[in-house]
Amino acid sequence: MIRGGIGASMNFDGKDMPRKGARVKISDVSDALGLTKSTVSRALNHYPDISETTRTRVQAMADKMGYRPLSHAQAIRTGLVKSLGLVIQMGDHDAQRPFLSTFLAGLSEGASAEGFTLTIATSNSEQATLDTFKSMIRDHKADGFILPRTMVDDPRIALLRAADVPFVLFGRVAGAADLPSYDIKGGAAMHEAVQHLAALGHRQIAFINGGTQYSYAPTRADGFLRGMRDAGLSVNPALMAQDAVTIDQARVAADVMLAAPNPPTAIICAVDMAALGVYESAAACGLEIGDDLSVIGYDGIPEGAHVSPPLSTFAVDFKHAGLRLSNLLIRNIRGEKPTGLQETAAAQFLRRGSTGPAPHSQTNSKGGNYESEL
Amino acid sequence: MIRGGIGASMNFDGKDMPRKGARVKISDVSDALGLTKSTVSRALNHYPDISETTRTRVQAMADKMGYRPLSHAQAIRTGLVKSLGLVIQMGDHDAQRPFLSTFLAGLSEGASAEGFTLTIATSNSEQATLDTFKSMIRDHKADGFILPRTMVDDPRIALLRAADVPFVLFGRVAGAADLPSYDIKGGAAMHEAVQHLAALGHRQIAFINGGTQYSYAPTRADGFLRGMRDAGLSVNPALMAQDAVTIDQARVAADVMLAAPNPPTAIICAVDMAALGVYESAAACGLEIGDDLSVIGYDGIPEGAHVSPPLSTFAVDFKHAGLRLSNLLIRNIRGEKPTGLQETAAAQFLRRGSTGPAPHSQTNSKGGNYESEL
DNA sequence: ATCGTTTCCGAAACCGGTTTCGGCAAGGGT
DNA sequence: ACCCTTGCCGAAACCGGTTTCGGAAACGAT
Repeated sequence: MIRGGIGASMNFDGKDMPRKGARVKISDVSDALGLTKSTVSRALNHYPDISETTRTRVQAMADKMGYRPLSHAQAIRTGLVKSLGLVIQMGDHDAQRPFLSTFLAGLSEGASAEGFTLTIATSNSEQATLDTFKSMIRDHKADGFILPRTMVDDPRIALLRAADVPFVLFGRVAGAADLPSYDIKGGAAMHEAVQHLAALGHRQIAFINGGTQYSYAPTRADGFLRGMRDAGLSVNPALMAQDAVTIDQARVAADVMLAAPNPPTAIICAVDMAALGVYESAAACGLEIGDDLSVIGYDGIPEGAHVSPPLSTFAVDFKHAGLRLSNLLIRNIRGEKPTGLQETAAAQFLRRGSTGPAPHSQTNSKGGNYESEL
Repeated sequence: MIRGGIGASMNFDGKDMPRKGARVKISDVSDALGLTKSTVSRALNHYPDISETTRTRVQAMADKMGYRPLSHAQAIRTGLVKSLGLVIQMGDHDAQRPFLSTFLAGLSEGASAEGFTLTIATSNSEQATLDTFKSMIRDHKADGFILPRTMVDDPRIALLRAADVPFVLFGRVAGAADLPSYDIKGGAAMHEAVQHLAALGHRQIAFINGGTQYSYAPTRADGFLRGMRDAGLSVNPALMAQDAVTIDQARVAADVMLAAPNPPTAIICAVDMAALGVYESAAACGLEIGDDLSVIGYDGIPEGAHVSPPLSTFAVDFKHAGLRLSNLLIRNIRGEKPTGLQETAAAQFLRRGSTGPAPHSQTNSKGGNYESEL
């Protein structure tokens, strides 16, 4: 049987504008080469039973003709749709709003680098989130999932584990050492925050934690406590609060602390939003931030740089987080063992105007070297 | 040939947890019914040559067995991947950062209501955006695209038009009356802003526009000018600025205006971020916002409610926008004519503390009825 | 020269659906 | 009673790839 070598092979030029109907399929490539499509397929997928000569010949022709396999066509056989899933749970306190775009940028970049795309969905409640996961798994809309904002005893983990579908955690969670994860060392950051304040002479240091349902809360609280211990400071239970993730929630907590008999000279917040709430409380009390009261936040939201005085905080690189998370997930999808798919990164301390020497006390103003262990 | 009616048909229960390998395919359904898969397929897809009795019988069995067609399996034949594409261009001035999550929520909701998913990608430059579109089109990653932040003479439109792929604009653009679109009536909002300020006695009203490359800029400028004309006020060219989309850019523009011989008593900004820049400029000049200087923004960013005084602005419902956009796009994908796929919605004026009576002038304090025509 | 091994590719089945085509049986008209 | 629709479903091709299987040719060893 003689196959015509001519045919749909006139105008090759890779950087042409995409035109509908002009799609070149694998049989076009095989016909142009006088091979069968099975050979072309195996050549392109680096099967060992294809000689190096024909492999390069096939590759060259495929490139020349601008052939690109249809991912959903291969998916039907391979079972891989080449897509990463992300379910964003909205509602609760604006969630990751300020970072979402850069986070997505990182995820998208990491995904497309490996030929994957990003499939996202949103939900309004925890139940809706789980339902969304179920339907996405059932319909195989993604080969794996990224789980942002991990919680202690996260129901998503149980669901995905039972379904036996790959996923990666953004944030470590206790008792899940065998899962791929990426995390920012928030505990070390809180530790560093205490060191910084202690070096400035502060002794009454308060801590306003974030949502206790999130896995980061115990980690950051632990970092704070370790920092206090290492600095030789005693922890006043009245100067510790929880579940403050909005401005209002933190303002209320700070109001109580600042009205206490032994008010703090510095407040560390687990999230920047809470720090902004402390600003409001301080203003109401007539306290000057950075002078009468030092404040440290965490997250690095843009607003922090615009308030007065600018907020000292720990910047988290969400772009990089997304990049690493998608990479870890893809490697997990490809079969790598979860061990070795766990990474951490440090938050970067940004010393700005909201931290200063403790009032009414001589500081050992040594500038200080603030290192973060762990 | 006798097909066993037993087999993979033991545990049907729809709300079970998804288990790998337990997928029920169309042949399972047809076997259970003693039909062929072609009949089942046509029954499920409402082909006219299937009797109503068997159609309901098939539907019932499919539901009972929890059958869900694999979208990428049907895609290979139908050419539809049941996915909406969104390319987010980052970089320039944080872009739609504050609204991204709610916008995505709307898109996702509208998409999933019709069985579609959302495939997103990000890019850093206009060229990268176009390249991303090309590759997504080439690989058919989506059946259509949503174009946020349309620009005057938008290169994405030419690209998508040439590729003959469905898309919908967020924001109208001149000379594209035959394209599906959704838009917020920003011109009417600016008009209403002028009316509001005029009613408060202001006569020197400035206008700080956003990025002139965006299609909203001429629209809003036009609304402002019409408002001034309708209010019988003359426009001072020195009190009009452009391309202010960040706090810093707007601060610079406001600095110039407030130092001019005939300074404005009110400033209307095309975007909230610019309004926040005006706040900074006013503070530097010692002007009290809402008293010495009135300010109106547009967008309804959350920060606007927290500044002092709270910013009067026009709130845009981005959730609803996403909802409508995905609906319009899906209908366009399904073949509806672009005419009839064009919607607009009004921005809602939020009168807050940043607007007050004009200083040094008797106001006709009639509270005013602020309607928006067009 | 003979007989296994490799090396390398073609043929065909397969993945999970959709769509075209053709034919059988029931219904309708004369 | 006969023919012609019409309704309804089965058979098979098809979509664009991947993967298994088998065999021909080249190679190597005896």
